[in-house]
Amino acid sequence: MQLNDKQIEILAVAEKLFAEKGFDGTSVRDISASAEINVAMISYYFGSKEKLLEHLILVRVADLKIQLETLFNTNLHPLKKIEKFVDFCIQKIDSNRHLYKIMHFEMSSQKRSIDLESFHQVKKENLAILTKIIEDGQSQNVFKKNINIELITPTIIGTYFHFYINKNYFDGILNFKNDIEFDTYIKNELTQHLQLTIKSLLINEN
Amino acid sequence: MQLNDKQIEILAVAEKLFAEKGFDGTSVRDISASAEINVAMISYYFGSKEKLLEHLILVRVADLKIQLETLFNTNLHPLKKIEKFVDFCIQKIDSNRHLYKIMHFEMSSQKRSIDLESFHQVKKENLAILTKIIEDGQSQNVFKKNINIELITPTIIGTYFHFYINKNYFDGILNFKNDIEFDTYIKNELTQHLQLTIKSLLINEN
DNA sequence: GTTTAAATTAAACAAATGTTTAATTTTGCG
DNA sequence: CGCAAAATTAAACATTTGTTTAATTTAAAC
Repeated sequence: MQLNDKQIEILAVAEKLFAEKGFDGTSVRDISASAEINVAMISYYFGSKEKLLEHLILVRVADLKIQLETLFNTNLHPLKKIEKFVDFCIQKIDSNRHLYKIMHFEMSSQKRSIDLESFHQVKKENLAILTKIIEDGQSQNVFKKNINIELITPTIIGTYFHFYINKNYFDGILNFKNDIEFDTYIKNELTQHLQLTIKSLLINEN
Repeated sequence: MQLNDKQIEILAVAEKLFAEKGFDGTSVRDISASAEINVAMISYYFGSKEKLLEHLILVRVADLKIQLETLFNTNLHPLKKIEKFVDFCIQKIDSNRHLYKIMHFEMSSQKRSIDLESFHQVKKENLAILTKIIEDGQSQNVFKKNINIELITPTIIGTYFHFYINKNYFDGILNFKNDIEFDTYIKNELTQHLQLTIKSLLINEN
């Protein structure tokens, strides 16, 4: 799909507003005002508000395509690969906060039935690579057997997201003074916590 | 606050619809139709749609109050206490799915500013008890030092929630045939995965 | 410069929204 | 019963919603 500058701008504005106020909480006039265009342009370019959302998801998910293959093929120690995998997941979702938030809402909404196939596809590819890494580590006797691989990524993404969504609460108990401190905590402590958590799970026999 | 049967019914219906379609995606007429009452009754009893939401959260959060104190005071092994803590968290959130989903949306919405203080209070009480359990285990040399206690609960709740929100995706890759299988997986595999994850994190020196 | 298509606009549209009104019915109590 | 308060109703309300229209401006091609 070919998008001109105006269309790209509209998508960017819509993404921000949808993430902030939800799809139903955002009117086409909100979008047109923020993007400084006429309301009719939304229908003109995308057909409808709903199709605008579909376009947004389609475009953004296409950008999510992974450069993860290389990770499996390097000669790193399995534990190092896991560290990198966690780091990669958090970075990816962190730089696509808005999209993920929208998807989060829309996925669990029984109102619209947007096509999530391509999004699921990205997830499946990620899972396949993680599976390779873990099986590799198992055959080297670094990791234990009987690992529920499917639940690793939910733990990483879920922890990140729960932290992100509950920003207000954690601002309170961890005394963040501004958004930068919050972001820094994610980049350092949260990432480290998850790396440690997943590594512990993989190596610890009990 | 004293609620009569009609009010309770309205709250129940609203909770279900808000969770399914979001607050903005649910109209007062949707609610009145489902609850089989006149639209005006919502304003009559609660003042407005927004106040209805506030009432809902207030009432439900009051029910969340914890019976967790006993957990710390028993003579169980620290690891057993952790298992029970994880189990308790998942059960609690699982039986309050709808409320948590709504809170999730509302917390991260920049549209409304509902009072989340009581909700945060419940979280803080939970955190205090978990802290006791862990410090107890540390002084018994069962758990290692330097544990980021604040990120334990996010991992539990976040993993659960990410799994729950992505039901469609996991239905696909784990071949659930119906909702019961999905629920059973949460009760067994997911709970077990989280117990193992948290226990590994707490005991594993590296 | 003329022509044709694309982009942009203000206005209008019908439908849906949350809320209020004013009238009616139901309830509980003496 | 009689009466006052509470509950319930249908209708009306003013906005806001997403979308379309028809007219105008801009841009590109010949």
